[in-house]
Formats: sequence, C-alpha cells, structure tokens
Amino acid sequence: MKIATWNINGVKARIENLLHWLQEASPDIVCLQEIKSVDEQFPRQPLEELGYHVETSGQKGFNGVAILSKLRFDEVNRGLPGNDADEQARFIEGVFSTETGALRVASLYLPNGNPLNSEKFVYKLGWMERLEDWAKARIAIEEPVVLAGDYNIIPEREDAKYPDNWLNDALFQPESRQAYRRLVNLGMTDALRAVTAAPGTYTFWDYQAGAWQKNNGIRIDHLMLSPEAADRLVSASVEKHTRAWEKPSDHVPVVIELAYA
DNA sequence: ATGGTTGCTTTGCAA
Repeated sequence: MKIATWNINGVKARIENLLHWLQEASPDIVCLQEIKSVDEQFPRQPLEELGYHVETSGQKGFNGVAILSKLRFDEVNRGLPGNDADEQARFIEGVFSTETGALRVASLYLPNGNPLNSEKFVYKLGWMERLEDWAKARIAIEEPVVLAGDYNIIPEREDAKYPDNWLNDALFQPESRQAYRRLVNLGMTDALRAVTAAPGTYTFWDYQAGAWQKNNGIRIDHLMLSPEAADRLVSASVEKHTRAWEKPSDHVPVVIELAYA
C-alpha cells in the first residue's frame, strides 16, 4: 500500500499537477495540506473520477487539509483534540480496513510558528503538545498509525542545506525540535529517516531567491509511524521531480510503501 | 543583502 503526503499550496491552483501526479504514482492514500479552500469549492469531482474517495477539512483562504483514498473510509474525524477554541483546519484522520484490521491515517498541517516571540510560536508549541497526547493514546492501544503531513519542523542540521540560516526560524528552534523528538521517543518512526540516512534529502524549496535552482532545501514533510505501522515499512521516497514542473508547489510529495496485500 | 515568490481573503497577509 502506497501512502503519500503533499503540501500542495492551494488545491485549486494545483489541481492539474495533482491529477498528473496521481496518475503517474497511483498512491492508495494521499494526505494533502494547505488546500486553501473551503470544502464546498474543493475540486472533488476529477479526483473521484480517478477512483478516490475524498474527505476534506477546509477553511477560507488558508490552511486546510484533506485525505484522498482508494480505500473506503470507515471513519473520519476532523480537528486535533485538546482545544475546542482552535478553529484552524489543520488535522483530519481516516480509518481504513485492511486484511489484518484497522489502519489509521492522519493528515496534519502543523503551525509554521513564525515569527518567534509571537502568539504564533506559542500556538505551534501548544499544538505540538496536543499532537503528543494524541500520539500517546494511539500508541497505547497498539494500533497501526500513519501520522503524515507538513510538520514545519527541520529535525536535524542535516535536514537543511544551510542549517545556520534557520537558527532564528520557528522551524528549527530547540523547542520545536524537542517536541518532534518527543514523538520519536514515544515510539514513532520517521519513515524517510529510517529508510534513507542520506543527508541532502529535502521536501521543500522556497519559491524565492532561486532556492530550487541552488538546491537550498529543507526536510519538513514527514510520515511518522507507530510501531505497528513501522513493522510494515518497505520503502520511502521523495517525489523530487514534481518541483521542476510548471506551476509547482513549493513542497513535493513524500511516499511510503507499507506491506499490506 | 531585510531582498526574493506564490496563492488567496488581494493591492495585505501568510508562507
């Protein structure tokens, strides 16, 4: 089973690229972030014509997440628990049936958190505490879980071409990296890190200042696996070539293969 | 070097 995550930076602006990539890669489940669309305007019809079930959690103008799946959704939940006042659309999860039971897949868009010393950074760290609680509960019941999305976190120096450029950025703050590390210490596996130890594997290149041409990238899109999901990990890869397409997203898809029939 | 680019709520804001 192929499961992907992709921050597409606007689903309406990116629909042609999305359809092209789905036909090329044929993933079974795709977690999307930054759809920047309300649910009513999400272009679900061409995706359904490719055989995908579509579940969205959108909002006007920015944020927004979705899951596309060739498998039928047994269950869908929107929103990360732990703060009823949080109205930002950054989390959706689906539950699917496999031959060995349920598989849970979540699509998350973790807050960027910039600038530092602002409410946005406080919100980021609070959101990560809620995510940790969510992961703890899921790990405790020994359920296979894929927690995929744009984490807006550079885990290690080797995950940036120029790590020193990010020292004053929320994506590379010690607090952000420690919160990410706590997920690992709970037992979550960073799928791409587990498969490829090669430095220089990036998932995002800024639109500005020729970052793509200079390979000035960072690795911030991650698929974190619970132990039961990690046991089935076969491969992980980055769909880097999509960044060179016309009208690209600034992120590229990351794909894992799990051993399900 | 405080630039540079993109998408939406558009001539500002978030990334």
